Amino acid sequence: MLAGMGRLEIKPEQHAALVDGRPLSLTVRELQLLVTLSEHPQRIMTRDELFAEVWGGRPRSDDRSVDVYVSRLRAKLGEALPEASLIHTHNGIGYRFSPDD
Amino acid sequence: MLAGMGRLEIKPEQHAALVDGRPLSLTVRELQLLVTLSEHPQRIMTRDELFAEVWGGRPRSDDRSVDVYVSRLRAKLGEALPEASLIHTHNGIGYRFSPDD
DNA sequence: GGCACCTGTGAAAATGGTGTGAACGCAGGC
DNA sequence: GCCTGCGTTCACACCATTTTCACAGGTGCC
Repeated sequence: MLAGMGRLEIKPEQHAALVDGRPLSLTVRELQLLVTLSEHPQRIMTRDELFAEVWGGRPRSDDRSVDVYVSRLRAKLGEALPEASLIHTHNGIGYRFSPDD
Repeated sequence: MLAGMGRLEIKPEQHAALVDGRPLSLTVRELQLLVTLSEHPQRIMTRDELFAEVWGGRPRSDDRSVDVYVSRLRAKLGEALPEASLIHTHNGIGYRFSPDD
């Protein structure tokens, strides 16, 4: 089986992300971010795109919200799926969600 | 054996919830709520869903009945099964029943 | 009536989420 | 290896939500 995905299911309509059928305890923002990333697998998404989808509007030029929430999300995903590295950083650009890593 | 479930049996048709074969003394509302939650294990249920099933209709926007009854239910479950934490809060969304926690 | 219990409400206390600034660490270029 | 810029994480203050308590109205039983 794949290291990460397959065990991870994302169900926005149920307000939940499941690992092996058990919901992660994500906050609303964390879940929104995960949903947004996972809706565009393998695509590099800029901070502006992510901010627009999750927070709406444009981030202040020095806004670090996206980074902070990516960090929080990684921490929780990493606990539930230690082998997987689902969210990749693309330096100077943004982040990419990679289901099968 | 599992910490919580296994020792807990819910018998809606008998209007009873048993721990180690002994009935909890739950009120009608408390039992309805427990039955409803336990019919959807591991699923995050919104207050609206729970209210609809237990009370019927929609709650007033500031109605805290669900919360209060969850609290009362937890108190009684906690007395009978101190180790178990069966009902989990999902902030901003609702509650989740987790049989094997 | 008097009692015991259930129910829903309001309000105070406790808990948890959010965004920000700052410190830290790492990667890539020189 | 050393700089520099960017990304990561931490700590905190503010705000929102949840939990718990106390109470008043209602119901049924004796």
